[in-house]
Amino acid sequence: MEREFFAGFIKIHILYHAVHEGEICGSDIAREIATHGYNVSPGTLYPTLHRLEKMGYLRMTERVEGGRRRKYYHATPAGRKALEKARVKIKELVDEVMEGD
Amino acid sequence: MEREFFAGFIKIHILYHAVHEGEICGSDIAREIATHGYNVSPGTLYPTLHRLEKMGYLRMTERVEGGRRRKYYHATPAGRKALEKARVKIKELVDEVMEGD
DNA sequence: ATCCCGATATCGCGATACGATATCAGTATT
DNA sequence: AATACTGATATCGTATCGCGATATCGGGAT
Repeated sequence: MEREFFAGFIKIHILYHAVHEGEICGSDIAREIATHGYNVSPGTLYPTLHRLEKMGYLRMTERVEGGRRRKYYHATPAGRKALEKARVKIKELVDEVMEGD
Repeated sequence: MEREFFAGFIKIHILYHAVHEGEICGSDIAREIATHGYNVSPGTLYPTLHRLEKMGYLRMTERVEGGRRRKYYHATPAGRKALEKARVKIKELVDEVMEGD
């Protein structure tokens, strides 16, 4: 099975949402990404959240919202810094590859 | 060891160069990418070229240039189409994640 | 208690990244 | 024509990752 060209971009997407929305849970991200025409497998999403947390980029707080147990993630300072760094790098790449758009 | 956030973007980079430069060999790509502050491991580059060829996106022609045996890759129509599709997708993602740049 | 349901977690496996290492083929040197 | 040199390409080993499928978990309703 062939993997999407932009697989792995999900990490940045998640980081972005955690920084931008203040806090966000897995299903929120799944919904958000789905509205953009993608779909993230839970088998990708949740391990990625855990990884980002373990890296020290996200911190988790559990809470019950709308009758559901949810795990909200917010970005740490290290997470914000990592996002900035990633954005710079991506911009460089995009500026080259997207030439003419 | 932690993988780069934008690993896997290399495929698009390679496709882009194959389309844009007409034809390109592995070491050219390595050099090109290096000038942009990245470095691609040959253990990533060559298997990726082979994969793209197997996918039908690149075609290879062997030639001796400057006293060196080189394998030049050029994009097939399918390769061009794949690049376009990838660019659209990436643009969508970037427009969202890069908000405010 | 039991069922329902959405959120989260895990499993299994193929795909991928990538440093390290090897191979391969022209060229120059002898 | 054998050898050494050099840059290009290939492969190996291993950790990481993606992801569909499947399981679990917990709050609320019946």
